Amino acid sequence: MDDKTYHHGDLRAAMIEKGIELINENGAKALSLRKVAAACGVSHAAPYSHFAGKEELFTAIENYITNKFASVLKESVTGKDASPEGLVSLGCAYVLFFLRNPQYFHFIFIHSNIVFGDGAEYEPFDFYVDYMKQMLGKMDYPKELWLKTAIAHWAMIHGLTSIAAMDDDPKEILLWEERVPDILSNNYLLLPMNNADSK
Amino acid sequence: MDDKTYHHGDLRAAMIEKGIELINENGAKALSLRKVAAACGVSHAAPYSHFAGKEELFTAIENYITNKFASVLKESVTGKDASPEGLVSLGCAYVLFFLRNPQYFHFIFIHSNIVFGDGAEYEPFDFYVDYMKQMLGKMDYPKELWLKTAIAHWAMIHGLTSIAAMDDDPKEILLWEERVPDILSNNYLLLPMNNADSK
DNA sequence: CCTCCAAACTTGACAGTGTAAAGATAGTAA
DNA sequence: TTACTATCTTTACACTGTCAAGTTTGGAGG
Repeated sequence: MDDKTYHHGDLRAAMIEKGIELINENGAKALSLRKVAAACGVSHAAPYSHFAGKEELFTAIENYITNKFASVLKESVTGKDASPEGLVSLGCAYVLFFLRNPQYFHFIFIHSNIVFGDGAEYEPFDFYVDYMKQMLGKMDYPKELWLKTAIAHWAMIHGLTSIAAMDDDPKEILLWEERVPDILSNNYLLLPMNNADSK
Repeated sequence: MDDKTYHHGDLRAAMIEKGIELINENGAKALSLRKVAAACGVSHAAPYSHFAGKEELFTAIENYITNKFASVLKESVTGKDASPEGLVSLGCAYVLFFLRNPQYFHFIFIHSNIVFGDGAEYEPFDFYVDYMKQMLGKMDYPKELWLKTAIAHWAMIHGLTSIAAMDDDPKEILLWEERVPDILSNNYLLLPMNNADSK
């Protein structure tokens, strides 16, 4: 905070915060360890007391953003019981978060080594799939299809996010803000279908 | 090919080919202009006679891969009329291409500035959406829902690809090779539903 | 209070990167 | 042969991540 020479105080936290600032200002691609260090008013090798290297700093930033993201997702369905309407809220929150912070999307899903799927622990993915399973459980939907359905649905959300987040034209952003809820609330894709009699 | 000193012959093509080789060997992240130049047996500044800079070289590599990808997609539905079965083939081809070449996925969808959506021209996206519109046209599906349905479906495919391509565990790859056709052939998500009476 | 240590930070160096400028080479057209 | 021009080399610079060695400083133990 103040201008002590040595012993910044909490350089680790400062690096993460300044890192996020720089991502918002100059984009995810232009981020470098040295720039973050400079933004913290510290020499280029100082971060090595707190991070093993660039990768570890970036992972820390990644976790920071992911936590924000996860809390936004949770907020979007607090109070609501697991329901199709809740799922629309959840899906919209997912897409809109990255639509409004495309730098974060690039940074997380491009830099990162995140592995989705069964074994891996990626909170937003797990939260989404859990919520959907919960919803499907309330309907009499064949249990053996829960996971597949949830994965397919999450994939759609994530794919929409990919398209939306790559557009940085402000007009297109507005278009997506309309289109996403529209698509998600169309029950022919959102809900498990009554003719799901296959298998 | 041979070891002429000056005048490589076709350095531009060689850079693209060697670039792809290096991506396959060392991953998309480790690719650099200088390494490609070295792999071509040429000085590090030689490429500047053929490319304005790194970005232009990478874009050329990107286009090369995208063309391969597009032709794989086309092959997967040649001879077949636009149909749900054809759509399964197309979707599987989409996911499996990147599942087996995850480096390409990282390189294209991470490095690139591709913009999907209406205005942009990204051949695989357009091809996919066109095919789906064609299919929906054969069924008596409300025309005003074509685009939305196609986008939603493509998003699912692309999202599945994202998950699948991030997994480099060989066991997981086999799992996805089973799971993808399974998910895609489940008509509750793949086909437009008969209770699509919304709007 | 003093001492001293370990954590935090700086400085300097190195290899690697992209890029630009200036010079060398060689194929080609006159 | 001569001259031109595209192609390639050489050299240089700024920037990157990382390491090693030195410097500062807060705080614990005497």
